[in-house]
Amino acid sequence: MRVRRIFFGIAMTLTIASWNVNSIKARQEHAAKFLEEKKPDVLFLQELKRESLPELPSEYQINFVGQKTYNGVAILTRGASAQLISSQLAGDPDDLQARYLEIEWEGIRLINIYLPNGNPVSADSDKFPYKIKWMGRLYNRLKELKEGNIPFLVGGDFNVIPREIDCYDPSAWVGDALFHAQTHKMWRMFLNLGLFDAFRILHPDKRDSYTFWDYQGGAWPRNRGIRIDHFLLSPAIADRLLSCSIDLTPRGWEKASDHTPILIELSTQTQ
DNA sequence: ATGCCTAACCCCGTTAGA
Repeated sequence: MRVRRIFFGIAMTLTIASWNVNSIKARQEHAAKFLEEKKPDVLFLQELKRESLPELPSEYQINFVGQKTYNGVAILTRGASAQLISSQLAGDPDDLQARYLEIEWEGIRLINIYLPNGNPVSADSDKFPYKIKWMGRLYNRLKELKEGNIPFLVGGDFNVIPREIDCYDPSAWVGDALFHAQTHKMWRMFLNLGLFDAFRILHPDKRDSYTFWDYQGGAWPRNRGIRIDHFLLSPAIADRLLSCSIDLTPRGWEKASDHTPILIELSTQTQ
């Protein structure tokens, strides 16, 4: 059992969760149920697929950027202290896809991303070049924050399978945009900046831990999944990491999203 | 093997997801 520092009888822990819900309209009840059961301090949502949000529990402040049919990300934070920094990733004013949200909350810069999938990887599609350019733009932004000594974390659906142990069958993913050599190079650049994959800090060699399972072919009951939803932490935040877990329960709910939530716990700054 | 799901939009088949 982990000993938590106690101050005035209150466990000084922040819980931050991230979940690609694959349409907030279809998953409104699931999102509300998750919030009620886990009571996170912060929830990142991706793939909302709407221009506006349905009703969600009122104790959360909501920052949201959306569009019709595709993409869409939101950050729900307890209280009313969140400050919007940006709802667009710098580096391409013509890119209007709703995939990026950056806020300041409780002394931490919180960045929620829905990173482009990138498939198909083929000469006649712009999707993979768009993904790699998007990752380069994200790198530039994270580098700025790092050099500014701003404590931050970036979480969400990265559409990156970092290593062989992060998928059920590596041979099936060779050449795919989620497992491509160029995608891996960009991922390594994030790490080389001095950022840490929260899950791998605490579970460096753990296998069979996934956040996404295809709807097809019985992938979920067979645990044929991939780990593509992540939290990357700047050093000061990594020092505060207490736990990182994948909540498998919502993937088993009726009419589930194909992703399930990932959660981290941080000790509070006063420790 | 782009397919044996799922969601959105609205064309009730096509596009996208991963």
